[in-house]
Amino acid sequence: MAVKLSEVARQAGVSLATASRVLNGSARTPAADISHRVKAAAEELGYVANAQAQALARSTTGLVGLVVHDIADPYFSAIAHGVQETALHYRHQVLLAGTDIAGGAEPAESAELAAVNAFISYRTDAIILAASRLADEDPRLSRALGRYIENGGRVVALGATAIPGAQSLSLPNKEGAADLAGALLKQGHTRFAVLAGPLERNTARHRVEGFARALADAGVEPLAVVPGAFNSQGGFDATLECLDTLGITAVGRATGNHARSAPLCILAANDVMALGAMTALRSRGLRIPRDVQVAGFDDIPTLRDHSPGLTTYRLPLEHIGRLAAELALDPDGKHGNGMGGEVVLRESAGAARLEGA
Amino acid sequence: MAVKLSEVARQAGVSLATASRVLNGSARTPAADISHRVKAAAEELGYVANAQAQALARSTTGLVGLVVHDIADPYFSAIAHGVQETALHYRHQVLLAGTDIAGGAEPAESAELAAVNAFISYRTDAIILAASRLADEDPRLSRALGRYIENGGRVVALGATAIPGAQSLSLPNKEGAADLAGALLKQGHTRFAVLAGPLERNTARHRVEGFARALADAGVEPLAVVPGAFNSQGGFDATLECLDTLGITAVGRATGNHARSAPLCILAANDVMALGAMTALRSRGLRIPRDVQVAGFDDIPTLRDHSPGLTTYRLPLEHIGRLAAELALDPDGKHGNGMGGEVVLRESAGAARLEGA
DNA sequence: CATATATTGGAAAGCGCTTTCCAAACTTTG
DNA sequence: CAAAGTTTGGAAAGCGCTTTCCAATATATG
Repeated sequence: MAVKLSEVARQAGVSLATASRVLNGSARTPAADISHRVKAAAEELGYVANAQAQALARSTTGLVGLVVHDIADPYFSAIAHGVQETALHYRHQVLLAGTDIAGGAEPAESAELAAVNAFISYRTDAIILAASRLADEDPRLSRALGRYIENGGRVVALGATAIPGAQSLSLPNKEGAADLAGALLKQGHTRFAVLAGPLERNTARHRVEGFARALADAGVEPLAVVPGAFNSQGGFDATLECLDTLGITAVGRATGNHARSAPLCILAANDVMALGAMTALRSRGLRIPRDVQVAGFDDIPTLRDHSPGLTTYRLPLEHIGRLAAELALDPDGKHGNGMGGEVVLRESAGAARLEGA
Repeated sequence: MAVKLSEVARQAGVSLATASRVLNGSARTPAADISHRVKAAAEELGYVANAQAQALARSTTGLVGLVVHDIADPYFSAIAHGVQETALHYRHQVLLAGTDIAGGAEPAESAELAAVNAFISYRTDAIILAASRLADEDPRLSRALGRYIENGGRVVALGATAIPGAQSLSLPNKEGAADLAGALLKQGHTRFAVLAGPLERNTARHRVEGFARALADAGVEPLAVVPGAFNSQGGFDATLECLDTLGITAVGRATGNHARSAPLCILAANDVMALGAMTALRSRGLRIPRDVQVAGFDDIPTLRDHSPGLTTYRLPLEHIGRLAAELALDPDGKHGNGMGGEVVLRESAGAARLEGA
């Protein structure tokens, strides 16, 4: 239906080969006058190359697949933004899939497997796995990706992965969490609760391990470790559970026993959960940071407009996205595959040195 | 490189045609035993259909293009989430492009035109334009999309569009803004400032028009209308400018002339700007809603965890994404193309009835 | 000026599928 | 049981490009 190269060639009075060489970047460049004629014909007819046909002929698609967990989560959308940027730079289009959406082809398939299979079917030049890896990879996923890699596909995972042949961009989840907890300890905190998120996901587990290690090193035991969903609601729910378990209430605060203990410090496995936690605290009439303190992880860009500012560990998310895409798209690029971060103390926790309990 | 259908066919001892019929949904279904043999062979070899080749042969790609402004903006990521959901339901993959990223093929091309051309090149079955339309459409865009539509492509734009042949999902920007301003007037507000955003974008302009109309109907004139960028920083900057122009300072408040006028109410063209505005107010030591009030537009999901709660006009963003995708992907679907919203009063503005100035 | 060497445009063979015909093998029916 | 109808599998023609050869022409060399 659309105008095709053969029509352009006919209109310009040249062969298909020549037209192709003029319009779609070949090593050989036809003479100037011919070239001009072809371009004019293409312009006049409104020719747009069929990327599918080109993909078939060139056996490279110019596509890169990105699988996130939830594109509406600022963590993933920041990464996606970075991926897009670099993809554009390498003249690639990005195919997006979210694993939080049900309904793969076969019901037994996990959403991630379905997404990866779709990408493989489209023969994307590379696949970026931004959704957190599981403690146990689905063997079907590994097999599918293994074959994909053998066939020349490139796979980049965020965080260490057991998928054979995949590159991984390591994130300082454990170290960052330890640093963050360490910084808080240094500010005098001793009473911690951890909103652990989904422990089957490496991201959550590593962060929790980092928190735990730093606390253990200081001889501190967390008062509670509550697993939950990796989103705002998860943080909210886990926080309420936590408050109930520990018997923390605003009334208790209001009736103010002056010798009361130092405020609880909630360590959330990510910022989104931390924000949910703050909402839960407010719903119970608890003040932040006075009554309870909160820290997150990631430093998602939207934190900028939250008050009180959330103490967190900064990951350069957009840059991570760019780097992942570079790793995926630049076959012989020289780039480290490590990533630095830093503790960011804001008002929500550890901003002021705590007085002794 | 990857295993292809012909290999599966050979392994199963059948023809290409039969293998194709078994594996890739055809009207004709080969006999059970043959079918079983083919499936076994495919499974054993790890066959994954080449979607590019299928696209070429079937002349339909199973792709839908989504162009947003900034995928990291909660407004767009919420819409993208909805689009993805419906796309998956229709067994389509989504190709994502963001117009906030520079670097199209030709420098003269706008990012949106570049994205659309890329989608057309990939022969996506449909294109969803989520980024706000401009007051004046780029004629090259209209031409390209017009041709695309003639060739059987479907185009859905969010908000009215001048692109011939495109469907549009109309959003209650003007009405919603008028309703919101009306609700605020009803609460006793009289002193308004408008953070207008980029007036060349219909979304911003329509909302500002809605605000203006409601105010005019009540005989109120806004104290300031400040254009700016459609993001947090834009809201921040515009707010500071506004405060300086109107001479509003925390000191003025602190020195408390009791007969001072009612608090200024800032109407932002969207929530993200409103959040930036609140940050700006805080940076000047102004309290919300006591000293200055703020209202936004959209009710982005992340508002959930902001405090004070932002008064806004709710647009069902995710649903809008789903509907847009449905419009794009369901050729003979029966669905309205209008969208309702509602005023949501929270603490940031109009929550309590203002006392007379 | 004849021969060797670049340069250039075109014919045709794929890239991996789908789908239209066809012919062969079965079923039905009078 | 023959004639007509119905399934079923396969051969082959595309889908719209790229790219390898080739042949033809233009340029450089002794």
